Formats: sequence, structure tokens, C-alpha cells
Amino acid sequence: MIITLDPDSSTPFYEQLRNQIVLGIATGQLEPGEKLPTVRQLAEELSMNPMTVNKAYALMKQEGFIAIDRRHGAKVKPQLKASQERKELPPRLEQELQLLIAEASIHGMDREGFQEACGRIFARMAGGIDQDTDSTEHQTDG
Amino acid sequence: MIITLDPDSSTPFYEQLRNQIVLGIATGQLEPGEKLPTVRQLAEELSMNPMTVNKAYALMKQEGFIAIDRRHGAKVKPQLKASQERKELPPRLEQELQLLIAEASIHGMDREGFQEACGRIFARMAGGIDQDTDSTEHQTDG
Amino acid sequence: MIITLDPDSSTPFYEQLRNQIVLGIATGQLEPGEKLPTVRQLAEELSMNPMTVNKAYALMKQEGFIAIDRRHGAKVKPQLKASQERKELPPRLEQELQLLIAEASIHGMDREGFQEACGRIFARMAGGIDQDTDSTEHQTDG
Amino acid sequence: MIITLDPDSSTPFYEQLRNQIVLGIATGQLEPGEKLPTVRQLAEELSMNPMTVNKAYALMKQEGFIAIDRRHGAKVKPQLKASQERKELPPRLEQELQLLIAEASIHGMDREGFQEACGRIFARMAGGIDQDTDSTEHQTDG
DNA sequence: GTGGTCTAGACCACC
DNA sequence: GTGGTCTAGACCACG
Repeated sequence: MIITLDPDSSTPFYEQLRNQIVLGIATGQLEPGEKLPTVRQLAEELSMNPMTVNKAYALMKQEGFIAIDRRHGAKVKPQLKASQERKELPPRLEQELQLLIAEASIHGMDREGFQEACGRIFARMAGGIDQDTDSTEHQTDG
Repeated sequence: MIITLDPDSSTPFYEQLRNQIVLGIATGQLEPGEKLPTVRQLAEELSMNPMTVNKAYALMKQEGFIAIDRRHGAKVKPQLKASQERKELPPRLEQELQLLIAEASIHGMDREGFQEACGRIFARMAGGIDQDTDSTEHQTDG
Repeated sequence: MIITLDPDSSTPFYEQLRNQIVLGIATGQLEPGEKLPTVRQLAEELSMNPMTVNKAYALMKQEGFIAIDRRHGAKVKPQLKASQERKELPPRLEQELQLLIAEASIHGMDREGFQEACGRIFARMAGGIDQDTDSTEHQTDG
Repeated sequence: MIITLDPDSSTPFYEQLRNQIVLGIATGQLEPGEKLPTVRQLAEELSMNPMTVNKAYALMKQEGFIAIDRRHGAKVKPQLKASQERKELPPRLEQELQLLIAEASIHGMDREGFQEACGRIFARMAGGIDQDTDSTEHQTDG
């Protein structure tokens, strides 16, 4: 799995890293139970500070995406998808989605168009591809 | 329109403010052309520094959501919704949506469930209500 | 001659007004010696404060574009174009042009392209038209 | 690179600063990728408030002239000139140029003379010199 | 040590 | 009275 960091982005490195790993999990590039590189390996590979990688890992652990074992390093949580059957968004995501929909709607997009866009993204995700998906942070604004 | 700020959130004040006003515009609580409070008024009302309100206003101006008039202060841009007919998300939103969908999908939500959730949010938005919408800043993550 | 003011522009009204009149003089829509509306007339016509119109007139008088006669009101200076034969830019314009060229060059435009653009604008100007020339301030950036 | 601020100018400090840096980029005094002083350094050097320098940097970042890196401060955007081949001015510059040409033409300058002046400025710029270029802020008009 | 954010208080241009 | 600009000084997130 390829990870690229944009130093010009306003999004901090640890968050860029976390975002891309989460994306990797969702697309299936990283499978449940799969081992992640060690903090030092990944830090070396990306030429970044181990502390920063560590922060990303700690964040994902706290969010429940990965499990950290002192002996075997970090791995994607095995029972991720199956864990919950409820069709409800966590409040944080619900809120983010609401804001996102607000902006989209102001930009003239209606419900159907938005749901279509969601459908497209889900489709891309299911494939587990990286064709259009250089989903780093490009908003060099903040 | 009620605005509440969460000092414990990692989201800076000016951004919290911006988010809530954008939400207000999308829900119709703030109509196109409607006057916003002056920088000083809002600053006083929220017990914050005028510079911070100023920053939020400047941001929304730059984003095209509001117009600032030297004489009468700021107002919601009149021709917002009608402007574009294209059914495409701006790249920044597309990318954010992708990440959001990734997280939702990891939490076990499938395409249908997600689109339903979007539908519900759109419905709430169209009404311009605040029944279920305590969509303030809850992410006390900072 | 049509004058339009953009209240959302960062350019102050008096300057927008001055710019459009200067443009009118250059394009020949306003001829040397031609009488301008009185401050009050123009203020009424544009629904703006007479003080603001007055400021624009005073500025143009100070710049040498118009002459103000207490009895007959303001008029475009008669001997404008003929006055100087020298092919030199006033320092203020030279400096502004330099900055403008700097930005254009950074955006990838070379000397030829820039001179072409100048040629086109001169051509438009000579015609004395208002086809493409709604040269108000549109940069609602503040 | 020497930067001088004119406190008597009507142009705000942050804009004077931005203008001179943009000029420096165009003339080659500041090369693509080159590091800019930190906000604090430059503020100290110019005896001004860091916030003001910050504002200038933020503006140039938003305009795409520089990139800001959390670790090493700001640097001139690397791929500036090569980006676009089109020979078109951005509308804002086109409009400014039109007004500038209007004023020049009123001062008796014709198309040829103006294009010559542009040529001279381009030449000076390409050299990356500061022989005749005391093109600081002279407009003590505020 | 870097930029980002926030506060407090002041002055000015515009209208 | 409005927003725009500037200063001084402080704290925090990031790396």
C-alpha cells in the first residue's frame, strides 16, 4: 500500500497518515488481522519522525481501527466489519456528514445527486483500487 | 439562530462559527440576502474577540457564502443555490466524503444504510428545523 | 454612460466611481470638455452619498482628469491627450505595471503574450465600446 | 533580498510586503523552492508585528505563490512558472491592466509606447536586477 | 522552534 | 457605526 504525505497541506502528518490507513482498511487493501509495519519501519520509509507515526497509531487504536500488541506490533482489528449490524452513524460522523451535505447543498447539489455520488464512492471502495484514489489531503489552504 | 461554541473542541472558534453559519444557510434558517450580525455584535453576544468573528466572516466571504458590505455589514450571498446546475461535488468535498464513507463502512454501514442516512439529513435540512438538530460541536477531542 | 457599483467589492465606492469615469474618458465615451453630472445628480442617480461622489470628483481633479468650476460644475479637462508627447509612464503607473507584469509572468505569461493582451485592450478602448467592458470591481475578496 | 516598508503609504503593510515578495519571485531574486524567512525572523527584521507578516504569508499561500510547511517555514512554490502554457491573463489582472492602460492613454501614451514600456519591464525582470529597480512603495497617497 | 489561534485594545478609512 | 489594519503578548499543536 502506497502512502504519500503532502507537507504543504494544513492537515497534520499524523492525521494524513491515519486517513490513508483508514482508507486502506475500508478499501480492503489492508485486511482485518493484517499486520502493519512497525512504527520505526514506517517512519523510516516515509522519512518522518517516529513520534508522528506513533501518534497516528495511537489515534487509530483509540478509535478502534487497529490493535497494538507489544510483542507483535500493530495489526488491523480482526472483527471490524462484523462487529455491529446497526445501521446508524456514530454521532461524530453524522455531524460531519451533516456539514458536508450542507455545503454540497449550498453548492446546488440535491439529494439524488448526492446519493449518486455516495454510490459511486462506495463502488470504488468495494473494488479496493487506487485508480482515482490518491486521497491525500490536497487542500493547501489552512 | 442560536450559536453555541465549545471551548473544549479542537476545532478553532472561527471554524466552529463558520460551520454553524454554513449550516444555518443550508437549513434555511438564514435566507439568501439576509443580514448577519455585525462583527462586534456577534463578538459581544458570544463573548469572544471581534478579530475571531472577523476571521470567520472573512473565511466565508472567501468561500463565497457571504458578502461583506462596508455600509451594512455582512449578508448571506443572494444567488447561492441557483448558481450551478451541475451534479458534481467540489473535489475537496468529494475527498472528505470518501474518508467519511470509509469510516462509516468500517463501522459496518453499507451503501444503502449510508444513503438512507443522507436522505434523512437532507429531509431535516429542507425543513429548516431544529428538532433533532443539536448539531453543535460535540467533538471534544482536542 | 452607464455606471454600476458593486457593494460587495473591497474597492471603496469613490474609487469604483473614479475608475469608471477614467475608463469612460479613455474610451472616448466622455469627451474632453464634456460636462459631468453635478455631484447631487450623480449621487441621486446612483443612490449614494453626495459626499462619496464629491470625494471621487476631488480625487480626479487632483489627478488632473477633470476641472471643477463652481459655476458650471465639473467637466473633463479639455487638453488632456495632447498635453504630453513624451512616451514615459508616470512613476506610479510604472510601478503598478511592474507588479502586474510580475504576477502575469508568474502565471506563465511571457512578454509577447502580455503585449498582445495590451494590444487587445488598446483596440477595445479605441472603439469606445462597452461590449466586454463591464469593468467594475468584481474581486469580492476584501 | 531587500524589503522596505513605507509607513506613509495607503497600502497596508501586509500588502506592501506581499507585493515585494511577489516581485522578488518574478525577478528571480527568490527562486522556486527557496526558503523564505520565518514569520518571526522577518517580523523582527522589519520591526513589525508577526501577525502582520503572518497575514502576508497567508495571503500569498492562498494565492498559490508560496507553500507553508509546518516544519521548515515557508518556501516559494516550486512548480510556479511551468504550470500553465495558456496565454491568457486572469480576469482580475486583465481588469487592472485595462484601468492602467486607460490612465496611461489619458496621459498621452499610445499603444506602441505602452508596449515598449512593458518590454522594458520584462527585460529588467528577466535579468533579475536591482539597478533601476527601486520599485518600492512610492505612492504616499494615503 | 515553527506556524496557528486567540485576546485586548487601538487607530483609520469608508459611508 | 461599519469593517480593515496593526500592535503586543500569550498559549497551543505540530514535528
